[in-house]
Amino acid sequence: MASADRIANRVADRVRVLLPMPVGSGYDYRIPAGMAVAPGDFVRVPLGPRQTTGVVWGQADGAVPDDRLKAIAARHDAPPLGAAHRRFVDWIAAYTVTAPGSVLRMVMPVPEALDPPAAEPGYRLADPVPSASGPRITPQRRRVLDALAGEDAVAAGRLRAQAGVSAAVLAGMAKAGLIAAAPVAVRADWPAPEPDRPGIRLSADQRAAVQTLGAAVGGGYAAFLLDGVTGSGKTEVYFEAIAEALRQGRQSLVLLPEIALTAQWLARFEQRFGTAPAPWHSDLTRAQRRRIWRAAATGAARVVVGARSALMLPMPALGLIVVDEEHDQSFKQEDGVIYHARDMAVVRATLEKAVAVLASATPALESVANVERGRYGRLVLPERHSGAPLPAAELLDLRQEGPPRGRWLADRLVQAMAETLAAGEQALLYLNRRGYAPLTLCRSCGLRLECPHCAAWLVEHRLAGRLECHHCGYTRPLPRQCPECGAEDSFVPCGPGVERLAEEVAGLLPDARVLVATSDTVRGPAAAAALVRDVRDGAVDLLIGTQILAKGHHFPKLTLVGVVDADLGLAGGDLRAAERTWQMLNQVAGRAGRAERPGRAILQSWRPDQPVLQAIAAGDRDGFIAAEKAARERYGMPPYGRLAAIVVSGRQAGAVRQAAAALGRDAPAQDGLQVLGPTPAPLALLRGHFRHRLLVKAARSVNLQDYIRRWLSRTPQPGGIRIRVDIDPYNFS
DNA sequence: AGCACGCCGACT
DNA sequence: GTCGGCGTGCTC
Repeated sequence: MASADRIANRVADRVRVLLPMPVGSGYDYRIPAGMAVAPGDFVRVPLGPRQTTGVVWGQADGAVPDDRLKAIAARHDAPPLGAAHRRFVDWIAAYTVTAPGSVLRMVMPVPEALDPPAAEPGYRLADPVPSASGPRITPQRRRVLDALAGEDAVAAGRLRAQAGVSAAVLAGMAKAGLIAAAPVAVRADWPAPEPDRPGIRLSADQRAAVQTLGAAVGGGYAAFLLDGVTGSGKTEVYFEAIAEALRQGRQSLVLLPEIALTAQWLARFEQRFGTAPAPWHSDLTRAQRRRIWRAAATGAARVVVGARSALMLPMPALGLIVVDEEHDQSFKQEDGVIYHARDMAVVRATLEKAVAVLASATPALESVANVERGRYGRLVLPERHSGAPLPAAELLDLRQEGPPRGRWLADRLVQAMAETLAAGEQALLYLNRRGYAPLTLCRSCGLRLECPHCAAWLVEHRLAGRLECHHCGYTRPLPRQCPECGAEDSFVPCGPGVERLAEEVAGLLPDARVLVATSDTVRGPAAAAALVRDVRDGAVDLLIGTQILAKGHHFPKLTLVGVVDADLGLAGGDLRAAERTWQMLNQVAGRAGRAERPGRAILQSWRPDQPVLQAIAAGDRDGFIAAEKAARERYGMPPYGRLAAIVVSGRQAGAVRQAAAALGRDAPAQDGLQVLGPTPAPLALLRGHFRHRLLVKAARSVNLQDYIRRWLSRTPQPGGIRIRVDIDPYNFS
């Protein structure tokens, strides 16, 4: 009996701790006497010569002998990671074929947040109060004493602002014994959005959707596709779901594709709920990150809005996850742990017994398929709530009415632009190409200027006065002399970029006030907000821009959208090319005419007969989806089949090719699954690393991850070679 | 991920 | 002769 107890204790006094790094599934640690730990606790543990923070994950593994076991150093004063979130971490790791520790690292990106914020310096009234004959009470000193009256202690910064005095006054008063230094605990709360402020009037369709969602919130797991054209009022609908979650005391998480461009979204949220939600995005300072992570993890932040990484935030009372613009590519994380935030959001909702809402005007085919399989409910908002019709899309055949060589805007488009501007309205030219020209070549020998580290052309950026690689960031000045043939000033730009369009427009419409909007010219939320303001105030007549203009903004006076090259997205062997083009064109066209003015969209194309463009011109959304689904089904492509990419990379071209070939030969045979390749990856050289790719294509019934784990574990990995698994790849370029 | 150990170029 | 480059390897 006694010995059995001892054995039980021996097992019980060690635990498994998951560490935020790619080392297997964690290590065992000894629980020191007097310390109580439970699964989910954040603990400080020794690791080699240093210490790190991990999370108690559960039962010890037991494989490591006692004498090698180290003891947990300390427990952090942070809310433990809940069981659902721990399962979420393990689920993503298994699904993406990565180490759970790599996933955990995304969950705890700010280690400082695991300790309560330090107290900040402050003051309280002195005790005892000096006698009336004591220090002189100047007006400044009086204001300080008034500000402190009835308070325990006030932070120095707030006290200075409140009393309108300098730090010197406070120091003098402390010295005179009028007040005393007293640290103030940093407040851990977050202003609570109010669900029951008067909302705006909803349409009948919106009310129906709100009712379905409201009934689902709090009733366990459910997922919905909220499907409505641009301007149909999806945001108002999910705002009401958030209101319901708030009433039930549960947290909500909203994922947006580009948090940098969401000033308008935040304004609408504040208007509805009286206060801003907690934001989570890459532009936060470290201190903000720390505060917001903790507010999410303690449950203090009731609503969090963020980019895809916000999905990893611990939220103990999560009741609702919204993925807005769910079709957006930016939800697919391409580096580190490769995951799709939209898909993982639904997984998280399942584990948390929460409601997931995926909203889009142009849903991903994956989501459409999930509706058809009965996995998601479908909520439809068929009309533009504002009553404005979607703009008519006109196809402009560049073969018939294209501009002369060296120009990119056809007469009909230019004419439409001139008319629009003359009417005091605004126009947008969309071209998803930054810089002046995508290709620069030597007139005398034909040399194309390429990146030395990537298999890609250098893009001329004339404003910045240099050439840039858009894949690795390499830059160089435009050479005067051709490095190949020695010719002087022989380089010519080929093809258009947004800068070149601006030049063309300046010649055609010299009076137009033009703004070029790309990630080069619009950096960060402040610049984005300024851009939105300038356009709304009418300080700009013509916007020329890339992707960043396609996201949801209301520009009431914008009535013309010109798509300079509607074929761009259709090039290449990307399985989602047509879908992406459809989504992008719909979104860009949806910018026009959102207020009382009707809009017009002109799509320039060399192949206007393509089904995607025909469907857009005809406004035949269902026709497009049906055609695209049929094609994917026929070839067993996602969402009707599974796909994974295995990317083999390294510095030496030969070694990479050999390793990829060996991997291909080693692929175990399995029914319903085929391994394609290896082939040089689309960008065969990226940042100085050569890349070869294998594609695994399987039926939906096959457990793709199991297969890949088996395969990779039986193939020895040579040195200098990196193998990455991309489940459900999106990037084929 | 860190941080060690470990073999080849320019300097106190 | 050392200082230091970052390539492989280990951390309960």
